[in-house]
Amino acid sequence: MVERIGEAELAVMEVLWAESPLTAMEVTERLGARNWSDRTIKSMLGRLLGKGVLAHIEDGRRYLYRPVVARTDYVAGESRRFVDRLFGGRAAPLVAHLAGRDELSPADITELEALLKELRK
Amino acid sequence: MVERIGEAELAVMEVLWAESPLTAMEVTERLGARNWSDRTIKSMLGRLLGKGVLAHIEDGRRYLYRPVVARTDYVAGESRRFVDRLFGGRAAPLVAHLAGRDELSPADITELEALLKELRK
DNA sequence: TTATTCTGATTACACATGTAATCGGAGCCG
DNA sequence: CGGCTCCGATTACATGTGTAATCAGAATAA
Repeated sequence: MVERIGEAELAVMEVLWAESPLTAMEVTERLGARNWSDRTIKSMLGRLLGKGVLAHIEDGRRYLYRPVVARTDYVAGESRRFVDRLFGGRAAPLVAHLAGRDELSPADITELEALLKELRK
Repeated sequence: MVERIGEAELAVMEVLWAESPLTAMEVTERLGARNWSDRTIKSMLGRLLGKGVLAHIEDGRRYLYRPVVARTDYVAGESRRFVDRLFGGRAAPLVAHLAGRDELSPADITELEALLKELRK
């Protein structure tokens, strides 16, 4: 079970999932839109290290950070948790719900049909 | 936008979504499996009132609590948030993900196919 | 009427998280 | 050599949440 990751922490992980390894400063740059202090980013990198979802390697007198947990695995865990929490653990009701709320475009529907056909093989 | 609801708070809401209005004691009884103190339940009822997701009416010297927010609406909000957070706001990748992780049983697949066929009409 | 009980309101406290500031050591600047 | 700077480590502080305990007023029981 992958540790929980907060919203802000997730933003940091997304940066590193997109590109790694990076230094703390590089992560800060890539999060420029957030306008977070570099101290803030450093704190989060530290916590994420503590949670074991990041690792760092020395590079001279600074560190390079990289994800230890794959995004896919994290997403899988969160999806499971989410479906358990609100849909009794079953994915079908979730899709039914999204469908019922017009959250699926015709293109989505076509895509899902193709996907399901593939799965049924 | 419906207020956020914590895990424990959600358990209380589920009770009231299933049956309402109820007194604090009745909610506590229905959550017996959790072994929470009645004080704890009371605290959560108070917070949920503060968040505006519950309402109460007087019944003699106690209150009867009932949901103000429909479960469907809450679930819709959380689903949207979830899909935005991890799947770029699109439902199809979520289903693809669940499918790819063997989270869908053959029965689920059949059910979804029927559902999609219905939607396409 | 006084003590007990029930209920809601207020307060408490720990942990996670967002958001930083401060401390301390390693190099760099002059 | 003596500050100044750059970085990670440590510490800080507010808010939200889980999980209660305490307080105060109303009803009830003795």
